[in-house]
Amino acid sequence: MRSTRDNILQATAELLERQGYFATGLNQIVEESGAPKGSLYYYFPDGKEGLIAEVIIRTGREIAGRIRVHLAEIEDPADAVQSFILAMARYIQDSSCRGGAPIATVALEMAATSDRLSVACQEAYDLWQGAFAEKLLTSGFAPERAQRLATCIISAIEGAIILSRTKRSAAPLEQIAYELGALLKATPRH
Amino acid sequence: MRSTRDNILQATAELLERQGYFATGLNQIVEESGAPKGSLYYYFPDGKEGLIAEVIIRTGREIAGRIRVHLAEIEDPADAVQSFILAMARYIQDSSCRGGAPIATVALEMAATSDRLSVACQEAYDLWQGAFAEKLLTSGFAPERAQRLATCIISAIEGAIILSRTKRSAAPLEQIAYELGALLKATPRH
DNA sequence: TTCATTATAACGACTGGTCTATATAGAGTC
DNA sequence: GACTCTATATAGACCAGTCGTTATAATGAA
Repeated sequence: MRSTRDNILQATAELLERQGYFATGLNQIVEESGAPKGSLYYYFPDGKEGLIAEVIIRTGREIAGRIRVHLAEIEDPADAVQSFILAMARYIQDSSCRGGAPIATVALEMAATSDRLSVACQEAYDLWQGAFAEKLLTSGFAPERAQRLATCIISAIEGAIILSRTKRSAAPLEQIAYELGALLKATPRH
Repeated sequence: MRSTRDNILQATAELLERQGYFATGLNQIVEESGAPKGSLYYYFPDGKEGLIAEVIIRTGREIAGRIRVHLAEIEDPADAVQSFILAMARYIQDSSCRGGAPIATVALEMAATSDRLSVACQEAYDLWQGAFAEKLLTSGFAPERAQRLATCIISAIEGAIILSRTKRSAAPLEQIAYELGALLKATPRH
């Protein structure tokens, strides 16, 4: 049995992924999690911002771990990246093209407004970039190139998720999977 | 002297680019535009959703035009794309890393909720993709490849803008400019 | 008793949206 | 020109409802 606190965190994470910061109300979180409303401010005395900051940080770290695991399973870096993005495409299709960007919406909504959330989103993106860069580094890419490519990969994924959700089709993700694979294969590693 | 209706549209466009759908209130639009509140529902009887749908459509078309103009100025497709993205990076830096994604935020917030806004965002992205694809086509890229690359370019740009706004630095955009240039130069066009 | 947790209700601020009254401007008629 | 008539546009008070937040009371186990 999960604790009340964990129930709140998980319900918030799910709502956040689909709706973003503003569309997700505390009442909805209470309702969805089944947690008593009184508990919300008991466990999260900083209110909505504190709760969501913690969700962002947790989600960011969890996904960074998933990226690392996935990339470690395939040796060739181009194949590994391509495979990860295609897995992502499947996940998005399974969510009826409504999920897949747990950080992006909040980042766009709040990065200029809340320092706390801005920092949380930043940490998430830095962790993801580090995971990709590390894989490229150990595959023989030069350090700056690995960093640049990691930025490019994350950017393309986040952008393609926006397109996929808007068009309600996983095609954009599949297309960038193909092209990023080509980019990693066709260009020299240094 | 701009008309009241145009004042409302422009103020909404500016607010939308920085804040997204939910954070932009009608009262704020009224205040920022200097227009009387009574005029808002006179010109936009469909309310907030209708007003913002029109802003999205207008903005999408205007930017599509800017893409076309910019790409037409440089013959080599890789150089043209790279130059456009670097111009974008400058624009974002000039906005203190707060602007640059007039569609993305709304797309993420509302694509699953409002069909009307979803369609509007879709049209914008399709126009942009068409502008890039056309340039690649006339440069000798095969049709499907041109489409795929156009998706990849737009995805990378939108994603890099998220990163740039979150990190408050234009570096991500500059990095993808470099890598997309490499992708277009290093791979065969068919 | 003690303490962590949950319940309840209310707060003030704000939201998008509606309403009615008023002002303005131009056309047509005398 | 002066007059009405009419559609367009402005003005802002007002509504019901929701938001995040808080204060306080009740509960229950150790």
